[in-house]
Amino acid sequence: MALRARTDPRKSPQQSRSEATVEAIVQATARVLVKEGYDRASTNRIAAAAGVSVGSLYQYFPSKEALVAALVDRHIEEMTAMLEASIDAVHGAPIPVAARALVELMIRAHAVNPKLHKVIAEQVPRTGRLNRLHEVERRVADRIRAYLEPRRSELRTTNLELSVFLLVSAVESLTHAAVVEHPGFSVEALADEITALVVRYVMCDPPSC
Amino acid sequence: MALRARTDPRKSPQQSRSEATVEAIVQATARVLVKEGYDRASTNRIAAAAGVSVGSLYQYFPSKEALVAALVDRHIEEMTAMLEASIDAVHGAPIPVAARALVELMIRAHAVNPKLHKVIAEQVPRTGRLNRLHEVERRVADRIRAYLEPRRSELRTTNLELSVFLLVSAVESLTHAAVVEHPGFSVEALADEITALVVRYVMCDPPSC
DNA sequence: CTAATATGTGAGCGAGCGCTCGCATTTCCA
DNA sequence: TGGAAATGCGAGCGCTCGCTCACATATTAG
Repeated sequence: MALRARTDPRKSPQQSRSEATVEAIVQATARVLVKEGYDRASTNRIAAAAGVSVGSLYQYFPSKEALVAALVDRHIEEMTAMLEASIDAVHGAPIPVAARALVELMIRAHAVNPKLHKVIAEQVPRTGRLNRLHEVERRVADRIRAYLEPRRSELRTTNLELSVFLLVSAVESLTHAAVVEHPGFSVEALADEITALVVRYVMCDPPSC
Repeated sequence: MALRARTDPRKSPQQSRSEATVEAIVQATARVLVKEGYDRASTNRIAAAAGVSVGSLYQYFPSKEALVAALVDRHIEEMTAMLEASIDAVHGAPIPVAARALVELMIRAHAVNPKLHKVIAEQVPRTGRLNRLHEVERRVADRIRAYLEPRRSELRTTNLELSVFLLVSAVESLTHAAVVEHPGFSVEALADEITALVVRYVMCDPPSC
Protein backbone atom coordinates (compact mmCIF):
# COMPACT_ATOMS: atom_id res chain seq x y z
CA MET A 1 0.00 0.00 0.00
CA ALA A 2 1.28 3.44 -0.85
CA LEU A 3 2.38 5.70 1.96
CA ARG A 4 -0.44 8.04 2.88
CA ALA A 5 0.84 11.62 2.79
CA ARG A 6 0.38 13.72 5.90
CA THR A 7 -1.92 16.11 4.10
CA ASP A 8 -4.33 13.66 2.51
CA PRO A 9 -7.85 13.71 3.89
CA ARG A 10 -8.43 10.84 6.29
CA LYS A 11 -11.93 10.00 5.12
CA SER A 12 -14.55 11.75 3.06
CA PRO A 13 -17.85 12.88 4.53
CA GLN A 14 -20.78 10.73 3.37
CA GLN A 15 -23.76 12.38 4.99
CA SER A 16 -24.58 16.08 4.62
CA ARG A 17 -24.16 16.43 8.36
CA SER A 18 -20.48 15.61 8.14
CA GLU A 19 -20.02 17.74 5.06
CA ALA A 20 -21.14 20.65 7.19
CA THR A 21 -18.64 19.61 9.86
CA VAL A 22 -15.80 19.58 7.38
CA GLU A 23 -16.88 22.94 6.03
CA ALA A 24 -17.05 24.43 9.53
CA ILE A 25 -13.57 23.12 10.29
CA VAL A 26 -12.02 24.65 7.17
CA GLN A 27 -13.73 27.97 7.81
CA ALA A 28 -12.58 27.91 11.43
CA THR A 29 -9.03 27.18 10.30
CA ALA A 30 -9.12 30.34 8.22
CA ARG A 31 -10.55 32.42 11.05
CA VAL A 32 -8.13 31.17 13.69
CA LEU A 33 -5.18 31.52 11.34
CA VAL A 34 -6.07 35.14 10.61
CA LYS A 35 -6.79 36.02 14.23
CA GLU A 36 -4.12 34.04 16.10
CA GLY A 37 -1.39 33.22 13.63
CA TYR A 38 -0.03 29.77 12.80
CA ASP A 39 1.85 29.11 16.03
CA ARG A 40 -1.19 29.76 18.22
CA ALA A 41 -3.59 27.98 15.86
CA SER A 42 -3.73 24.64 17.69
CA THR A 43 -6.01 21.85 16.59
CA ASN A 44 -7.92 22.13 19.87
CA ARG A 45 -8.50 25.83 19.27
CA ILE A 46 -9.58 25.28 15.67
CA ALA A 47 -11.99 22.53 16.72
CA ALA A 48 -13.44 24.79 19.40
CA ALA A 49 -13.81 27.67 16.94
CA ALA A 50 -15.62 25.31 14.58
CA GLY A 51 -17.97 24.21 17.37
CA VAL A 52 -16.76 20.64 16.99
CA SER A 53 -14.67 18.27 19.08
CA VAL A 54 -11.04 17.49 18.33
CA GLY A 55 -12.03 13.91 17.68
CA SER A 56 -14.31 14.93 14.84
CA LEU A 57 -11.59 17.10 13.39
CA TYR A 58 -9.20 14.16 13.30
CA GLN A 59 -11.78 12.02 11.54
CA TYR A 60 -11.37 14.16 8.45
CA PHE A 61 -7.89 15.68 8.76
CA PRO A 62 -4.91 13.53 9.73
CA SER A 63 -2.81 16.43 11.03
CA LYS A 64 -2.70 20.11 11.68
CA GLU A 65 -0.70 20.54 8.49
CA ALA A 66 -3.52 18.91 6.53
CA LEU A 67 -5.95 21.51 7.81
CA VAL A 68 -3.87 24.38 6.55
CA ALA A 69 -3.10 22.52 3.33
CA ALA A 70 -6.82 22.06 2.67
CA LEU A 71 -7.37 25.77 3.10
CA VAL A 72 -4.44 26.60 0.84
CA ASP A 73 -5.55 24.13 -1.83
CA ARG A 74 -9.06 25.52 -1.84
CA HIS A 75 -7.73 29.06 -2.30
CA ILE A 76 -5.33 28.08 -5.05
CA GLU A 77 -8.11 26.28 -6.91
CA GLU A 78 -10.49 29.22 -6.67
CA MET A 79 -7.92 31.70 -7.91
CA THR A 80 -6.76 29.44 -10.72
CA ALA A 81 -10.23 28.64 -11.98
CA MET A 82 -11.13 32.31 -12.02
CA LEU A 83 -7.97 33.26 -13.83
CA GLU A 84 -8.09 30.50 -16.44
CA ALA A 85 -11.70 31.31 -17.25
CA SER A 86 -10.76 34.95 -17.74
CA ILE A 87 -7.85 34.11 -19.98
CA ASP A 88 -10.18 32.06 -22.17
CA ALA A 89 -12.69 34.90 -22.18
CA VAL A 90 -10.22 37.37 -23.68
CA HIS A 91 -8.60 35.02 -26.15
CA GLY A 92 -9.82 37.06 -29.12
CA ALA A 93 -9.03 40.49 -27.71
CA PRO A 94 -5.99 42.58 -28.68
CA ILE A 95 -3.05 42.52 -26.30
CA PRO A 96 -3.65 45.82 -24.47
CA VAL A 97 -7.32 45.00 -23.89
CA ALA A 98 -6.62 41.47 -22.70
CA ALA A 99 -3.81 42.64 -20.44
CA ARG A 100 -5.95 45.30 -18.86
CA ALA A 101 -8.79 42.84 -18.21
CA LEU A 102 -6.53 40.28 -16.59
CA VAL A 103 -4.66 42.80 -14.48
CA GLU A 104 -7.93 44.21 -13.21
CA LEU A 105 -9.20 40.74 -12.40
CA MET A 106 -6.09 39.99 -10.37
CA ILE A 107 -6.38 43.23 -8.45
CA ARG A 108 -10.02 42.61 -7.63
CA ALA A 109 -9.35 39.00 -6.65
CA HIS A 110 -6.68 40.11 -4.19
CA ALA A 111 -8.95 42.82 -2.82
CA VAL A 112 -11.79 40.46 -1.87
CA ASN A 113 -10.26 39.41 1.45
CA PRO A 114 -6.71 40.73 1.62
CA LYS A 115 -6.03 39.55 5.18
CA LEU A 116 -7.04 35.99 4.38
CA HIS A 117 -5.08 36.08 1.15
CA LYS A 118 -2.05 37.28 3.07
CA VAL A 119 -2.05 34.52 5.71
CA ILE A 120 -2.73 31.88 3.10
CA ALA A 121 0.15 33.12 0.97
CA GLU A 122 2.40 32.95 4.02
CA GLN A 123 1.37 29.35 4.71
CA VAL A 124 2.06 28.05 1.20
CA PRO A 125 5.72 27.17 1.76
CA ARG A 126 5.06 25.54 5.13
CA THR A 127 2.41 23.22 3.76
CA GLY A 128 4.67 22.07 0.96
CA ARG A 129 2.24 23.56 -1.52
CA LEU A 130 4.89 25.52 -3.37
CA ASN A 131 5.07 22.76 -5.94
CA ARG A 132 1.35 22.84 -6.50
CA LEU A 133 1.47 26.61 -6.81
CA HIS A 134 4.30 26.45 -9.31
CA GLU A 135 2.35 23.86 -11.24
CA VAL A 136 -0.72 26.04 -11.60
CA GLU A 137 1.49 29.04 -12.39
CA ARG A 138 2.89 26.91 -15.16
CA ARG A 139 -0.59 26.08 -16.42
CA VAL A 140 -1.48 29.75 -16.44
CA ALA A 141 1.77 30.57 -18.20
CA ASP A 142 1.01 27.97 -20.87
CA ARG A 143 -2.37 29.51 -21.51
CA ILE A 144 -0.86 32.99 -21.78
CA ARG A 145 1.73 31.63 -24.17
CA ALA A 146 -1.01 30.05 -26.27
CA TYR A 147 -2.64 33.45 -26.40
CA LEU A 148 0.57 35.24 -27.41
CA GLU A 149 1.95 32.70 -29.87
CA PRO A 150 -0.33 33.63 -32.81
CA ARG A 151 0.50 37.30 -32.15
CA ARG A 152 4.25 36.83 -32.48
CA SER A 153 4.49 39.64 -35.06
CA GLU A 154 3.38 42.15 -32.46
CA LEU A 155 5.86 40.93 -29.87
CA ARG A 156 9.28 42.23 -28.97
CA THR A 157 10.67 39.11 -27.43
CA THR A 158 12.35 36.09 -28.92
CA ASN A 159 12.42 34.02 -25.73
CA LEU A 160 8.70 33.58 -25.20
CA GLU A 161 9.11 31.11 -22.35
CA LEU A 162 11.17 33.49 -20.23
CA SER A 163 9.01 36.46 -21.13
CA VAL A 164 5.78 34.76 -20.18
CA PHE A 165 7.29 33.59 -16.92
CA LEU A 166 8.32 37.14 -16.05
CA LEU A 167 4.95 38.46 -17.11
CA VAL A 168 2.96 36.09 -14.96
CA SER A 169 5.29 36.51 -11.99
CA ALA A 170 5.23 40.29 -12.27
CA VAL A 171 1.47 40.58 -12.38
CA GLU A 172 0.98 38.21 -9.47
CA SER A 173 3.72 39.82 -7.37
CA LEU A 174 2.70 43.37 -8.07
CA THR A 175 -0.99 42.89 -7.41
CA HIS A 176 -0.15 41.07 -4.21
CA ALA A 177 2.36 43.70 -3.09
CA ALA A 178 0.12 46.63 -3.94
CA VAL A 179 -3.20 45.31 -2.70
CA VAL A 180 -2.22 43.11 0.23
CA GLU A 181 1.01 44.62 1.55
CA HIS A 182 0.74 48.30 0.62
CA PRO A 183 -2.94 49.14 0.36
CA GLY A 184 -3.88 52.70 -0.44
CA PHE A 185 -3.18 53.04 -4.15
CA SER A 186 -6.23 53.67 -6.30
CA VAL A 187 -7.39 50.56 -8.12
CA GLU A 188 -7.69 52.54 -11.34
CA ALA A 189 -4.17 53.95 -11.22
CA LEU A 190 -2.78 50.57 -10.24
CA ALA A 191 -4.53 48.77 -13.08
CA ASP A 192 -3.34 51.43 -15.53
CA GLU A 193 0.27 51.23 -14.45
CA ILE A 194 0.61 47.47 -14.17
CA THR A 195 -1.09 47.12 -17.56
CA ALA A 196 1.35 49.66 -19.02
CA LEU A 197 4.28 47.76 -17.54
CA VAL A 198 3.09 44.50 -19.02
CA VAL A 199 2.09 45.81 -22.43
CA ARG A 200 5.23 47.88 -22.96
CA TYR A 201 7.30 44.87 -22.00
CA VAL A 202 5.78 42.40 -24.43
CA MET A 203 4.87 44.50 -27.46
CA CYS A 204 7.39 45.71 -29.99
CA ASP A 205 7.76 49.34 -31.06
CA PRO A 206 5.74 50.82 -33.94
CA PRO A 207 8.34 51.35 -36.68
CA SER A 208 9.70 47.82 -36.58
CA CYS A 209 6.34 46.07 -36.70
CA MET B 1 9.75 51.19 32.01
CA ALA B 2 8.94 50.39 28.43
CA LEU B 3 7.85 46.89 27.58
CA ARG B 4 10.80 44.95 26.28
CA ALA B 5 9.82 43.44 22.95
CA ARG B 6 10.18 39.71 22.58
CA THR B 7 12.80 40.13 19.89
CA ASP B 8 15.16 42.55 21.61
CA PRO B 9 18.55 41.13 22.54
CA ARG B 10 18.72 40.28 26.24
CA LYS B 11 22.26 41.50 26.79
CA SER B 12 25.18 42.37 24.56
CA PRO B 13 28.37 40.36 24.53
CA GLN B 14 31.25 42.20 26.20
CA GLN B 15 34.16 39.85 25.73
CA SER B 16 35.24 38.49 22.38
CA ARG B 17 34.50 35.02 23.70
CA SER B 18 30.80 35.80 23.98
CA GLU B 19 30.77 37.58 20.64
CA ALA B 20 31.88 34.31 19.11
CA THR B 21 29.10 32.54 20.99
CA VAL B 22 26.48 34.92 19.63
CA GLU B 23 27.90 34.53 16.14
CA ALA B 24 27.84 30.74 16.42
CA ILE B 25 24.23 30.85 17.57
CA VAL B 26 23.07 33.01 14.68
CA GLN B 27 24.92 30.83 12.17
CA ALA B 28 23.44 27.70 13.74
CA THR B 29 19.98 29.23 13.53
CA ALA B 30 20.46 29.65 9.80
CA ARG B 31 21.75 26.10 9.36
CA VAL B 32 19.01 24.47 11.42
CA LEU B 33 16.33 26.55 9.75
CA VAL B 34 17.51 25.50 6.32
CA LYS B 35 17.95 21.86 7.23
CA GLU B 36 14.99 21.23 9.57
CA GLY B 37 12.46 23.97 8.92
CA TYR B 38 10.97 26.34 11.48
CA ASP B 39 8.75 23.88 13.32
CA ARG B 40 11.60 21.47 14.02
CA ALA B 41 14.08 24.24 14.80
CA SER B 42 13.85 24.14 18.59
CA THR B 43 16.05 26.25 20.80
CA ASN B 44 17.66 23.11 22.21
CA ARG B 45 18.52 21.92 18.71
CA ILE B 46 19.90 25.30 17.68
CA ALA B 47 22.03 25.49 20.82
CA ALA B 48 23.35 21.99 20.17
CA ALA B 49 24.12 22.86 16.54
CA ALA B 50 26.01 25.93 17.75
CA GLY B 51 28.01 23.80 20.19
CA VAL B 52 26.63 25.84 23.06
CA SER B 53 24.21 25.21 25.93
CA VAL B 54 20.62 26.44 25.96
CA GLY B 55 21.47 28.58 28.94
CA SER B 56 24.07 30.50 26.97
CA LEU B 57 21.62 30.94 24.13
CA TYR B 58 19.06 32.50 26.47
CA GLN B 59 21.67 34.89 27.84
CA TYR B 60 21.65 36.69 24.52
CA PHE B 61 18.29 35.91 22.96
CA PRO B 62 15.10 36.18 25.02
CA SER B 63 13.07 33.83 22.83
CA LYS B 64 13.12 31.58 19.83
CA GLU B 65 11.48 34.32 17.81
CA ALA B 66 14.35 36.66 18.67
CA LEU B 67 16.81 34.20 17.16
CA VAL B 68 15.04 34.15 13.84
CA ALA B 69 14.49 37.89 13.98
CA ALA B 70 18.20 38.47 14.46
CA LEU B 71 18.94 36.36 11.40
CA VAL B 72 16.31 38.16 9.36
CA ASP B 73 17.53 41.60 10.48
CA ARG B 74 21.09 40.75 9.60
CA HIS B 75 20.08 39.61 6.13
CA ILE B 76 17.91 42.66 5.51
CA GLU B 77 20.74 44.95 6.55
CA GLU B 78 23.27 43.24 4.31
CA MET B 79 21.00 43.38 1.29
CA THR B 80 20.00 46.97 1.91
CA ALA B 81 23.52 48.24 2.41
CA MET B 82 24.66 46.54 -0.76
CA LEU B 83 21.76 47.91 -2.74
CA GLU B 84 21.99 51.48 -1.45
CA ALA B 85 25.70 51.60 -2.16
CA SER B 86 25.06 50.44 -5.71
CA ILE B 87 22.34 53.01 -6.26
CA ASP B 88 24.73 55.73 -5.17
CA ALA B 89 27.42 54.30 -7.43
CA VAL B 90 25.29 54.65 -10.57
CA HIS B 91 23.76 58.00 -9.75
CA GLY B 92 25.41 59.66 -12.75
CA ALA B 93 24.70 56.89 -15.26
CA PRO B 94 21.93 57.00 -17.85
CA ILE B 95 18.77 55.09 -17.02
CA PRO B 96 19.40 51.93 -19.08
CA VAL B 97 22.90 51.56 -17.72
CA ALA B 98 21.88 52.14 -14.13
CA ALA B 99 18.93 49.78 -14.45
CA ARG B 100 21.06 47.04 -15.88
CA ALA B 101 23.65 47.39 -13.13
CA LEU B 102 21.07 47.27 -10.34
CA VAL B 103 19.17 44.35 -11.84
CA GLU B 104 22.36 42.39 -12.19
CA LEU B 105 23.32 43.15 -8.61
CA MET B 106 19.98 41.90 -7.36
CA ILE B 107 20.27 38.70 -9.35
CA ARG B 108 23.76 38.01 -8.05
CA ALA B 109 22.77 38.84 -4.49
CA HIS B 110 19.93 36.31 -4.65
CA ALA B 111 22.21 33.73 -6.22
CA VAL B 112 24.80 33.77 -3.41
CA ASN B 113 22.86 31.40 -1.14
CA PRO B 114 19.40 30.87 -2.61
CA LYS B 115 18.28 28.31 -0.03
CA LEU B 116 19.12 30.58 2.87
CA HIS B 117 17.52 33.52 1.14
CA LYS B 118 14.41 31.45 0.64
CA VAL B 119 13.94 30.38 4.26
CA ILE B 120 14.72 33.85 5.52
CA ALA B 121 12.16 35.36 3.17
CA GLU B 122 9.62 32.86 4.47
CA GLN B 123 10.35 33.82 8.07
CA VAL B 124 9.92 37.56 7.59
CA PRO B 125 6.18 37.69 8.25
CA ARG B 126 6.39 35.41 11.28
CA THR B 127 9.01 37.52 13.00
CA GLY B 128 6.98 40.68 12.55
CA ARG B 129 9.75 42.03 10.34
CA LEU B 130 7.41 42.93 7.50
CA ASN B 131 7.33 46.50 8.78
CA ARG B 132 11.08 46.74 8.85
CA LEU B 133 11.24 45.29 5.36
CA HIS B 134 8.68 47.76 4.08
CA GLU B 135 10.65 50.54 5.72
CA VAL B 136 13.88 49.67 3.93
CA GLU B 137 11.96 49.15 0.69
CA ARG B 138 10.71 52.66 1.19
CA ARG B 139 14.25 53.95 1.73
CA VAL B 140 15.38 52.24 -1.45
CA ALA B 141 12.38 53.64 -3.30
CA ASP B 142 13.25 57.14 -2.09
CA ARG B 143 16.77 56.78 -3.40
CA ILE B 144 15.51 55.55 -6.77
CA ARG B 145 13.11 58.44 -6.90
CA ALA B 146 15.94 60.88 -6.15
CA TYR B 147 17.78 59.34 -9.07
CA LEU B 148 14.83 59.62 -11.44
CA GLU B 149 13.53 63.04 -10.41
CA PRO B 150 16.15 65.11 -12.33
CA ARG B 151 15.51 62.89 -15.37
CA ARG B 152 11.79 63.63 -15.49
CA SER B 153 11.98 64.67 -19.12
CA GLU B 154 12.99 61.15 -20.11
CA LEU B 155 10.20 59.56 -18.12
CA ARG B 156 6.81 58.37 -19.24
CA THR B 157 5.04 58.53 -15.93
CA THR B 158 3.34 61.34 -14.06
CA ASN B 159 2.82 59.44 -10.82
CA LEU B 160 6.43 58.92 -9.82
CA GLU B 161 5.58 57.53 -6.39
CA LEU B 162 3.45 54.70 -7.76
CA SER B 163 5.86 54.00 -10.58
CA VAL B 164 8.87 53.73 -8.31
CA PHE B 165 6.96 51.46 -5.97
CA LEU B 166 6.07 49.14 -8.85
CA LEU B 167 9.61 49.27 -10.15
CA VAL B 168 11.22 48.30 -6.86
CA SER B 169 8.62 45.63 -6.16
CA ALA B 170 8.94 44.16 -9.63
CA VAL B 171 12.72 43.89 -9.57
CA GLU B 172 12.74 42.35 -6.10
CA SER B 173 9.91 39.92 -6.87
CA LEU B 174 11.22 38.87 -10.24
CA THR B 175 14.78 38.27 -9.14
CA HIS B 176 13.50 36.31 -6.17
CA ALA B 177 11.07 34.28 -8.27
CA ALA B 178 13.56 33.56 -11.03
CA VAL B 179 16.65 32.83 -8.96
CA VAL B 180 15.22 31.29 -5.80
CA GLU B 181 11.98 29.64 -6.87
CA HIS B 182 12.58 28.77 -10.52
CA PRO B 183 16.31 28.41 -11.01
CA GLY B 184 17.56 27.44 -14.44
CA PHE B 185 17.28 30.60 -16.48
CA SER B 186 20.57 32.05 -17.68
CA VAL B 187 21.71 35.02 -15.61
CA GLU B 188 22.47 36.95 -18.79
CA ALA B 189 19.04 36.43 -20.33
CA LEU B 190 17.34 37.18 -17.05
CA ALA B 191 19.24 40.41 -16.52
CA ASP B 192 18.51 41.46 -20.11
CA GLU B 193 14.80 40.81 -19.83
CA ILE B 194 14.20 42.30 -16.39
CA THR B 195 16.20 45.36 -17.40
CA ALA B 196 14.12 45.67 -20.57
CA LEU B 197 10.93 45.40 -18.53
CA VAL B 198 12.05 48.12 -16.17
CA VAL B 199 13.46 50.50 -18.75
CA ARG B 200 10.55 50.22 -21.16
CA TYR B 201 8.19 50.86 -18.26
CA VAL B 202 9.81 54.06 -17.00
CA MET B 203 11.17 55.73 -20.14
CA CYS B 204 8.98 57.59 -22.58
CA ASP B 205 8.95 56.90 -26.33
CA PRO B 206 11.34 58.67 -28.73
CA PRO B 207 9.05 61.03 -30.67
CA SER B 208 7.48 62.64 -27.62
CA CYS B 209 10.71 63.33 -25.75
C1' DC C 1 -38.39 -1.35 15.00
C1' DT C 2 -33.70 -2.88 14.90
C1' DA C 3 -29.22 -3.59 13.58
C1' DA C 4 -25.55 -1.58 11.24
C1' DT C 5 -23.16 2.22 10.00
C1' DA C 6 -21.78 7.00 10.13
C1' DT C 7 -20.72 10.67 12.92
C1' DG C 8 -19.62 13.19 17.21
C1' DT C 9 -17.45 13.57 21.90
C1' DG C 10 -13.69 15.17 25.12
C1' DA C 11 -10.66 13.53 28.90
C1' DG C 12 -6.28 12.69 28.85
C1' DC C 13 -1.62 10.55 27.09
C1' DG C 14 3.03 10.99 25.75
C1' DA C 15 6.14 13.96 23.74
C1' DG C 16 8.58 17.88 23.00
C1' DC C 17 8.68 22.52 23.67
C1' DG C 18 10.46 27.10 25.48
C1' DC C 19 12.81 28.51 29.10
C1' DT C 20 15.04 29.04 34.20
C1' DC C 21 18.33 28.68 37.71
C1' DG C 22 22.00 27.25 40.64
C1' DC C 23 26.40 26.38 39.95
C1' DA C 24 31.08 25.80 37.33
C1' DT C 25 34.50 27.97 34.61
C1' DT C 26 36.96 31.68 32.38
C1' DT C 27 38.49 36.35 31.99
C1' DC C 28 39.64 40.78 33.71
C1' DC C 29 42.00 44.03 36.46
C1' DA C 30 43.66 46.18 40.90
C1' DT D 1 47.43 36.76 42.35
C1' DG D 2 42.97 36.89 44.17
C1' DG D 3 38.40 38.33 44.05
C1' DA D 4 34.77 40.20 41.10
C1' DA D 5 32.55 40.13 36.88
C1' DA D 6 31.40 37.86 32.69
C1' DT D 7 30.28 33.82 30.54
C1' DG D 8 28.94 28.89 30.09
C1' DC D 9 26.51 24.91 31.52
C1' DG D 10 22.52 21.44 31.28
C1' DA D 11 19.10 18.94 34.22
C1' DG D 12 14.71 19.52 34.47
C1' DC D 13 10.14 22.40 35.32
C1' DG D 14 5.76 23.51 33.76
C1' DC D 15 3.09 23.68 30.04
C1' DT D 16 0.89 23.15 25.65
C1' DC D 17 0.67 20.63 21.79
C1' DG D 18 -0.90 17.09 18.46
C1' DC D 19 -3.44 13.33 18.66
C1' DT D 20 -6.10 8.73 20.29
C1' DC D 21 -9.66 5.96 21.95
C1' DA D 22 -13.53 4.21 24.36
C1' DC D 23 -17.83 5.51 24.24
C1' DA D 24 -22.38 8.20 22.98
C1' DT D 25 -25.55 9.73 19.59
C1' DA D 26 -27.61 10.35 14.98
C1' DT D 27 -28.81 8.41 10.54
C1' DT D 28 -29.85 4.92 7.24
C1' DA D 29 -31.42 0.51 5.46
C1' DG D 30 -33.97 -3.67 5.67
